[in-house]
Amino acid sequence: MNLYDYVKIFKALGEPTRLKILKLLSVRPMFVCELKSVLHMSQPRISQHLQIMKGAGVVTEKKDAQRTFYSLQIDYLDKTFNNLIQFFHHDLANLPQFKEECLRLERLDSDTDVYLCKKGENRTR
Amino acid sequence: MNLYDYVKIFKALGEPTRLKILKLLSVRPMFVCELKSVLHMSQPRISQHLQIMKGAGVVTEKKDAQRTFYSLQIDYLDKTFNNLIQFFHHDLANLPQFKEECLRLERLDSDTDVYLCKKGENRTR
DNA sequence: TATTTATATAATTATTTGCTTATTAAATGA
DNA sequence: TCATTTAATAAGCAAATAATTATATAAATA
Repeated sequence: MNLYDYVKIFKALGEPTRLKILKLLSVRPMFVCELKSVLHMSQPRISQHLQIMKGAGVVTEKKDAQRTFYSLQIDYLDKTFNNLIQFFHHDLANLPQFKEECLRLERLDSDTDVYLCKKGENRTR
Repeated sequence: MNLYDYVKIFKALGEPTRLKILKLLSVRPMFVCELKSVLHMSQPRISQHLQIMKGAGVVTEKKDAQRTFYSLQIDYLDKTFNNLIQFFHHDLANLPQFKEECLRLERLDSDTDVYLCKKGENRTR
C-alpha cells in the first residue's frame, strides 16, 4: 500500500454524502434504489459516489438481475487504518518514495551549522 | 465526534502533499522552514497545508520565537480511526443525525410489499 | 412488445481546492 | 536601524470535485 492508495481511500471517506452512504451500508448491504429511498437523494448522485468508493475499495458490488447490491468493506477499512499507523512508524529510509527527502533530512540533522532557510534559496549546507 | 468531524479529518488526510508532510512529522516534529528544505516546496504551500491539518487536529503547533514547530498527533489519528469503526457499529437509531434515514429504512425493512423505486417519486409504501 | 424499474454514465454547471505570487508582520542580527 | 529570516495570510487562477439534468442500457413485467 503506497501513499497514493491512502490518498484515494481518505478522499473517498472525506465527503459527507459518501460517509452517510457508508453508515447506511454498515447497517446492512443495500441496493442503489434502497439508498436512494432512504437518503432522498438523486440516483446519479448515489451511483457516482458509489463508483468512487468502489474504486477506493471501501465498498464492493454484486449484480443481482437489474439491481446492484453494495456492501461496506469494513475489514478493508480497518486494515487501511492500521497500515497508515504502521506507515508513520516505518523508517523513512525504507520508503523509496521518500528517498530524496530522506537524504535532505539526514543532511539537516547531521550538520548543526545548517541555516534552515538562507538567502540564495533553500540551501541546506 | 460527529460526521463532519470525520469529514474534516479524512479530507486532511486525502491529499498527497499533506500525507507527505505528515510522514515527515512522524520522523520528528519540525519547523516550517525544515519541511520546506526537506520537501523542496514553497513556504506558503506548506503553511497552508499545515493550517488545514491543524484545523482537523492531526497536527499541533508550538511557537518558538519567529519559528513554528509542528508535531504529528498520531494518538489523535489512532483514536479517530477507532471511533470511525465504532461509528459504523453504532445502532443507526442512536445517531440523531440519521433520524429521518432511520425511519425510512425501518419502513423499508418492515414492509415486504414495498416497491423500492416506484413511479411517482421515491415512494416507500 | 411496450412500459416500467434499476443503474450507469455523459454533459453541464457551480463550487471547492491547491498552487503561485505578493504582502505583511514579528523576531533576529549585523 | 536596516536587512534577513520565518511564517501566516490574501489575491488570483487553474484544476478537481460534486451536483443536476439528460441519455443509454438491461432486466422485469404488464
